[in-house]
Amino acid sequence: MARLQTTPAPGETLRAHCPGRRPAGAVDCTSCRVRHLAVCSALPEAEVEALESVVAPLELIAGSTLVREGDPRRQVYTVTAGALRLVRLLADGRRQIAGFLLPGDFIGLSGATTHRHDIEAITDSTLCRFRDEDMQALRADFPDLERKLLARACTELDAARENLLGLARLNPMERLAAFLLDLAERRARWAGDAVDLVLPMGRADIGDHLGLTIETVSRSFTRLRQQNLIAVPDAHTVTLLDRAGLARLAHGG
Amino acid sequence: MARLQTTPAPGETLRAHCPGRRPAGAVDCTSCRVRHLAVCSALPEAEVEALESVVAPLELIAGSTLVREGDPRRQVYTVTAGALRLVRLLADGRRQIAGFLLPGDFIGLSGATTHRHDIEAITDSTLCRFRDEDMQALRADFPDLERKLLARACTELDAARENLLGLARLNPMERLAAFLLDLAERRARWAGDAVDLVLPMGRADIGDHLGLTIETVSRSFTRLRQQNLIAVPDAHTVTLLDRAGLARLAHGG
DNA sequence: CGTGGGTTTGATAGTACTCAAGCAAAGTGG
DNA sequence: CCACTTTGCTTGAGTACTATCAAACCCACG
Repeated sequence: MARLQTTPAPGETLRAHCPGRRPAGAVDCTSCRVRHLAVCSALPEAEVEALESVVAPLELIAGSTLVREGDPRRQVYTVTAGALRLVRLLADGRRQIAGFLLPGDFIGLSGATTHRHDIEAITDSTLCRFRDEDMQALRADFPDLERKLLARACTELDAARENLLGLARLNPMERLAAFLLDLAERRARWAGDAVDLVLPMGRADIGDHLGLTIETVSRSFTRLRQQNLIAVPDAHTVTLLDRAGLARLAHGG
Repeated sequence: MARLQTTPAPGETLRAHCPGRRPAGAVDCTSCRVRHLAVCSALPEAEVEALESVVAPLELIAGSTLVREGDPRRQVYTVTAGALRLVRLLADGRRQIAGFLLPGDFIGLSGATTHRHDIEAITDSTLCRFRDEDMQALRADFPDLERKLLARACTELDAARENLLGLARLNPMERLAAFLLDLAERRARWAGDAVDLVLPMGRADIGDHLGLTIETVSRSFTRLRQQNLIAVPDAHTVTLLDRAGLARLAHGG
């Protein structure tokens, strides 16, 4: 239940993740972090300033738990660096990862007053924290923000339903192809397109996200590799060799 | 592609579905329909009146298609009677039903400008239609509405993620148990609790929703019946004999 | 050099899918 | 009104695929 938490070289970490966004002369990177949220939502300047006034930075070390299922939902967060997982457990221990949180993602978009998932840091991560009261006030002052949040929620909803299709009707290789393309697309939105895709999570996390065992995940990687759709220089790096081919798999063509 | 559409005895149909909500003396049931939306969102009277001024009723016969995947999203709807399905198809014909729309549900909550699913009427259904422009205007006038929509979107998101867990980690019998409990709960919210649960959809729809074949769905019904968790007086009616037992299954206990 | 976590590979078994047949209820036409 | 067809559900037998169990492997670390 302990909230493991550390504050390692905040400026350093973030500069790497906010290329070109760090305001000149800023001492720490708080402003940069808020801008992440702002840019992601395309908010006007006035709201960005209002948001900056209520933000609090937060650093998580790998493996630490941000919230547990059932915890009251008192804060909203945005991820600025690192990677987290949304975890649900069944009574008998079966695990499912509803999604991964990457830079630019929100935490706390939920109608419920309690969290429905454990949220755990996969790697060292940095977040922006907004107290719920502050958010309420801001949302009242800036109707635009409300609209952006709604749009974001709808995007998440579409993504979740897309995942439903995959879990219901794709075989393991197809699921993995869809997952890799999804990761690549989300990454490209923030860090630009790149040949190599970094997987912050291990095979167990991928398996629990795709509804497969680690063995099946591993075999699916192997088969994608054998078909020259991907290369796997190391277990946490994937090169997408044939995106069209992967997309064909992912869409059942 | 034709929009099958009919207008059968609107008052009759709706009266049955809006018990106690039909304003005395109303000629048709438009107002009743809007109140469905209003009640569902718990909006104040002023907004209900504003909504009523822009609503248009719509009747769909069983099997007709309301929207197709890719259609531009120009209207918002609420379901007041009947049942519809959200359908996605893979290139090779594999089908998935992302969800069922029952009275009180919204259609058109999406960030995208086009629909991501086919929406088809399972049974004869009645909807309220709001033009997107009218909704935009209303949302500007009534910030409350925006908030309600956000809350609704979040609820949908939670539900979709709940389904993810089921598809990823539950076996067929457990999935069916979870599905039946979900249907019962949604029904109870509008029509009150009842012993018998009516399934508007056929086995094929249930299978495509749960990621199973019709044969497996049928066998799962049989097994639930054999364990005295349910009774099945006819194929479209289920009696929940042991909700605790069903819940235990659905949550992996 | 040994240890341990995470990944890959191999052999086996169980579950859900596929194919096929049987059944009941509802619709159709003589 | 009764054969005939159609449609949707259920049941049965065999197969394929993924989970399970087990072992080897690899690299980082002490």
